[in-house]
Amino acid sequence: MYKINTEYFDLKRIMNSGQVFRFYETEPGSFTVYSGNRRLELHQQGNEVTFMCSKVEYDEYWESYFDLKRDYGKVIKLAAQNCKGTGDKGKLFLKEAAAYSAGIRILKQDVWEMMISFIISQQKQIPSIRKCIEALCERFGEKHGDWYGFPTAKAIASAGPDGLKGLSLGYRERYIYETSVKYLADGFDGGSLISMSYEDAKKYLCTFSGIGEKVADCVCLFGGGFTDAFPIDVHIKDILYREFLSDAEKKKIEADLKRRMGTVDIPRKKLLDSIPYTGYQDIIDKAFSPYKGVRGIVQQWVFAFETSK
DNA sequence: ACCCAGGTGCTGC
DNA sequence: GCAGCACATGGG
Repeated sequence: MYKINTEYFDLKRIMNSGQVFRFYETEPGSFTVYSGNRRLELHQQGNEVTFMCSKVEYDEYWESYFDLKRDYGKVIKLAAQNCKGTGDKGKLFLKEAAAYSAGIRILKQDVWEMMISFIISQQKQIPSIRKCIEALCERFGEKHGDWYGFPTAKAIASAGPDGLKGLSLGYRERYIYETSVKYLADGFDGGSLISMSYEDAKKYLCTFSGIGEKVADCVCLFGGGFTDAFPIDVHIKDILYREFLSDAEKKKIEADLKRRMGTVDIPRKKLLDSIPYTGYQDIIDKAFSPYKGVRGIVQQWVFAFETSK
């Protein structure tokens, strides 16, 4: 085992932040995390964290996995500075989110695992995502005694297009199969994503079946180490609309929509979908400009805070 | 019965 | 570009 003492590190918050799915609390303060064909047990008491692995394995994998070389205190100070004073609604929200989420780290997970995990994540709730991923691991993953590794592209592809039936994957079955086949055909190595620019990485990921802008950004942020990526999902849309648009802007959008639809009450989803993806990107560019380079960290803060309520 | 979930692909303007 | 819809499955 290997012990470290560190600030701004909270395993429970990380587990519940929505960026990782195979991460479990086995008893209070004890956790097990799976990544690819690895498994790690950890214990935390305050700032003291014990990694149940050799120092070598810590150095070559887990230190980077947990982003332990980054100074998160710096980002937190930046937020404190930026949100000081002001009665600004968005900044107030950000301040609360930062306070709640201090201790979250952006994990550097296996890129292939992120591709498949976030293809599965679409139109699903997190508990259901976890179940699907575990079922996938049990069927196609390498067996290590009483647990399974994450399946390779080859294992999934060679089972054929019907090999994924019975795992509650729904329409994502086809995406997962096709993505596995293309991953092999391209001879792509997930690890090489890190050597690409963020723009190129995102563009390339979007050529896979079932991967659009949002999933590509999740893969970039949680697997590629691109900390400026900012995945926009339904929760983020809600936050951006609610906290980062002025009352005047909201009134205008709602009035326009009512004129077009003619109805009195407009479902929240319809309202949020009336703003194009680029519209949300504009809001982000403005509201999060002080965090250039680490916007993804802030994205996780607000996402985790929002979904904890 | 209905609505929603860490969206994407396809169609038609 | 952008709006509208279909796409499975499980849970409130």
